[in-house]
Amino acid sequence: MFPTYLTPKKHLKNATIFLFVFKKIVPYSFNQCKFYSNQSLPLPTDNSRHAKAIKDGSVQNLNVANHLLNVYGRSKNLSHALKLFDEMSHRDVRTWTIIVSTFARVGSNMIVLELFNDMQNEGVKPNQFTLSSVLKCCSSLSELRIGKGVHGWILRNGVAFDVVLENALLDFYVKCEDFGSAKWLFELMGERTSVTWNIMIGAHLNTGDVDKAVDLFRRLSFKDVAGWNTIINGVMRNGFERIALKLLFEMVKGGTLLNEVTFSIALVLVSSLIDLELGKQIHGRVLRLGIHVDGFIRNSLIDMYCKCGKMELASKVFEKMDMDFRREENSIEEIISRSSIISGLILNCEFEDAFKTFTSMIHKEIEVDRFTVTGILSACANCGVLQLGQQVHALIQKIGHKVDAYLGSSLIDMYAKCGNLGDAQMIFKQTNDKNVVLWTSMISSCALHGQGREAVQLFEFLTSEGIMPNEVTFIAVLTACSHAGLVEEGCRYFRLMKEVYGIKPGVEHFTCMVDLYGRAGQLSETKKFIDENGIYHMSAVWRSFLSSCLLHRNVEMAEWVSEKLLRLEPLDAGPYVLLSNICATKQRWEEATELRSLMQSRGVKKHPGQSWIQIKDQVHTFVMGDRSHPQKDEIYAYLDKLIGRLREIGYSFDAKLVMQDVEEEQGKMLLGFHSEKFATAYSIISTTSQTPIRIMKNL
DNA sequence: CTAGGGTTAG
Repeated sequence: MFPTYLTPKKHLKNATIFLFVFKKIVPYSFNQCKFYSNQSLPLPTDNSRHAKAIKDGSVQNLNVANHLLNVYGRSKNLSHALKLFDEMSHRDVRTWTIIVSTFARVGSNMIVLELFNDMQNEGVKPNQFTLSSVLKCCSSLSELRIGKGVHGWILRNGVAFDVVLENALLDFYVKCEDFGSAKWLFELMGERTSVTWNIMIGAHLNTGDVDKAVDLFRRLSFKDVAGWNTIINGVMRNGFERIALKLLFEMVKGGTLLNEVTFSIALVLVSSLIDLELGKQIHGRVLRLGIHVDGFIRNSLIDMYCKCGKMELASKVFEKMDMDFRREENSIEEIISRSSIISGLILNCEFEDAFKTFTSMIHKEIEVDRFTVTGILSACANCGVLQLGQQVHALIQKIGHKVDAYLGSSLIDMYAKCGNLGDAQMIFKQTNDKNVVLWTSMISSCALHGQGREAVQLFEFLTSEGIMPNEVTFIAVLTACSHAGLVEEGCRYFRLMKEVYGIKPGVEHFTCMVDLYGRAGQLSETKKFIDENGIYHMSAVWRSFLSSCLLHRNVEMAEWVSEKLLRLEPLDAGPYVLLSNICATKQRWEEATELRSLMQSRGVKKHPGQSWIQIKDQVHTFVMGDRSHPQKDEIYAYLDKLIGRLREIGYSFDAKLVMQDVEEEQGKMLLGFHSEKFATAYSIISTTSQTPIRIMKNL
């Protein structure tokens, strides 16, 4: 259906009209977005110890400097640590170990590898600590080659192997999924600690072998906190939340002391179970233990409240943190927490607040990282605010964020949903590491714009690149087929999904198929499909069927489908209104009235259709039969003229089967006053003829 | 060894 293109009129020459559907209306007024400028951080003049050491010259002493470096490193004060490190005239192994572990701690893996190189160039021989840190970086980056190089280097240089280093190496092989080397190393190890076993359990959990992991864990004679944490976290990540919860209770009962990692995992568990009461209990425990000062814990708390839909509680935790961290504005903890708050707002559909928080971050010159930006772009996509989305895109380029698969996908989605398929395609071409999600975003975008052939072609490219399509990819390609009338292709992909990729079709896939047949007008085929697949209980399927019946003006079928839907979804307004309209046109007044009173007694409410447009920095929202706009007279006058012209060239209104509340509309001219038409008319009279018109709507 | 925030979906 989209984009809808209206025949060009004299007035509309060169302008295109788009209609897009969005999740939520956002009457958002745009502030002028001031961009973040890369200002350098203030010098550490406030750190008295450092200042004193510079003053009395003791900073030249290696021990003093190393100590200071360690303090900066542990407080994650990267800029100061790096500055001190650069200024040091002498550096020893400890210096390098501190700086390497500082960057390893915050996950700046590339910097760690660079430092490792520099260290060797300066002729300093790495010790076990440095090597362990470097190996950890290799596993985070999945850099099997570099890690193997480090392993070779260790062997060549005769660095003594101890359990700690061996464990680090084992973990590296496990994380890089080189299970052959991992097994070989494990068997060679002379000493195995609980850490060794925990790594092996983690390996099973990461490959999805939950049974094996739990079995191995049960047989451990000594279960330490990390072991418990590993198993609980891993079982949860594999989707067995309830078992994870059981294990957590078992851990508490068994008397193992919980650490901050346990609490963090427990809070994530609560978020995925959406168990607010348990979350509050854990919060209480956290406060009693005094570990609420931990950045990880706080953020897990914020995130837990967001996921449970309690934004006020999340903000409370955040504000408390804001007070404590006021002295370190750009601390990693603060950035992460802000990002969590923003994604929480987006999750709870509070887009306007999300935008406000985001702009306030920019005004305060607080660093916005990739996570925040990704969330904001997704919000822009969801409510169709192209201008803000474009500014965010510019911001990304200004800060110099690498466009990874996450960012790329959200940019593509944003541009496509805001009507710029071309820009979406450009982002797709420019993104280097394309994963399934990125491909799927592009396919969905084509589908949204009715470009069925392109979507199919993209799908073929994707499989030829050796990427495994997932269930969402199939939803995208099936939608594309149904919107473009590619019935045969759609059926082929549906079979391909089941037979070649072994994906069990879900409600969405069935709905796509019903839509595919239905839109193409093959209504009896649709019925057959529903029968064959035994999907009578899926209301989404019937809803799609119903709209196809209306599209092809099949009143009998529409009536039959409506009754089915009515039974499945007694709270859905659509079938009531439709059925009563059908009854009314057939003069079956009693039935029509009955349906209306049934609807009222069940408290079924119809969502009002709304459309909105953005002109300059104003959002104009319209509802059906709207008379509240300050320029209503001009809008009505122009609309009359436009509709008159449309009639002249043969356009007729079909009022029979449109879902409308007749009572509400009594006395109004029915179809001339859809909210989209107001938006269109207003757009035409208030912009030049070259300006594209983008209309957002909620239904 | 174990913990936190991000993308696609009629």
